[in-house]
Amino acid sequence: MDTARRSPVCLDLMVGLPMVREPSPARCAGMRADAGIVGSACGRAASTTMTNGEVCNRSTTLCFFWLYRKNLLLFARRAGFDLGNVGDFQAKILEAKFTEVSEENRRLTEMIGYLYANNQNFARQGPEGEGEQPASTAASPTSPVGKKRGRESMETSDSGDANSDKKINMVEAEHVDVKSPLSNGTCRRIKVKRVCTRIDPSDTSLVVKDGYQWRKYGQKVTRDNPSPRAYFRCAFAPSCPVKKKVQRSAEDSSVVEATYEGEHNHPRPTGASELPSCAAQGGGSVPCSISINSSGPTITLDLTKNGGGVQVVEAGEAQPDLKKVCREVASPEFRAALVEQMARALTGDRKFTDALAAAILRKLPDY
DNA sequence: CGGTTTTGACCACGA
DNA sequence: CTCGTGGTCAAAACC
Repeated sequence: MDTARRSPVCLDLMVGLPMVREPSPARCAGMRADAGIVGSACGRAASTTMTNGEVCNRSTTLCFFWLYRKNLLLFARRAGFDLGNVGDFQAKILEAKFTEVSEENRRLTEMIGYLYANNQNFARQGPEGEGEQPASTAASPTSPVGKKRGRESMETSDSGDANSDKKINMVEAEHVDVKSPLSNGTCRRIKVKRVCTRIDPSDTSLVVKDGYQWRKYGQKVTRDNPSPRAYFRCAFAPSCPVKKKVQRSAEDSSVVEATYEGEHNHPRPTGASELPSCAAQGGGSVPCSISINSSGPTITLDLTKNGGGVQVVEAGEAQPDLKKVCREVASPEFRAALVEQMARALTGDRKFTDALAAAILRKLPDY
């Protein structure tokens, strides 16, 4: 886990921050005495999230789960119910679950570390001062240079071995960040993504189906390619800054290269199903997915995937910041969904409900 | 009639 | 300043 420790990548969503991040020993002991269900989960959660910086996605849910049970048990105990050793039993269940989650977290962290290391290697190979750009301008002596042309050469010059290798597939995609100067002198990162799609050579429409709606606003024949280049803007939202250039490959006329600049500031239009793999991942929001961009690679936790889908893409300016993520996580809707999920899990836990029912029944004769 | 596409003209930029 | 090039605009044509 050395790689992950060096990596700035952190998946800790800080869900339920007060009780998850810093459960003091005294507090843990208090919980154990109170409800008797904490077991070792509390201490292990603290060590995994705090000292190792390990992935904490489902474990946070577990902590919510634990808190919910704890409150129930506390309530029952205060109401005078004798819960016996329910807590110890639940602690064992929780511990087993937590061991499973910890193992999953370890695998995810390894994967993220690997991806981050690859990202760093890729950045190091770029020219000085443009850390995240691939070495493209210098590698293409015949390509034009300059601001616009420099960007253009970056987009097209990598049609070498790796590219041709990719072109065996129907779709290829790559992500490149381009720094574009702003009026105030600062640089802003624009996400540039290129997707190659193999189409029918007789099809001259230059249409690349990617799930979004585009409006063509220009066409130009460029110097280094006899095929015309078509310029598109996103037509779904007038304020959407995304542009797309589509041009047939100079080497293979059956391949069209679509270059996307910027990120969509709106959800993907509904009914968009024919998406060429990651071409559609740009900025479209996926329900129940969270993107974190804190000066490092963007981590997407797809909560719709069982087991927590984790995806790393490069940092983009349009990604929501950590505060926004925390706000989303702290929102009543998110918490309500969590509580509902936990309640469902609780009611589905036969042993727990049986023990609780037994405790309640034991108390009934008193009334 | 409104939205989209086409296409020539124009602009910005670097050499 | 001129030239070449890529990118964009906008009127006309089209659907």
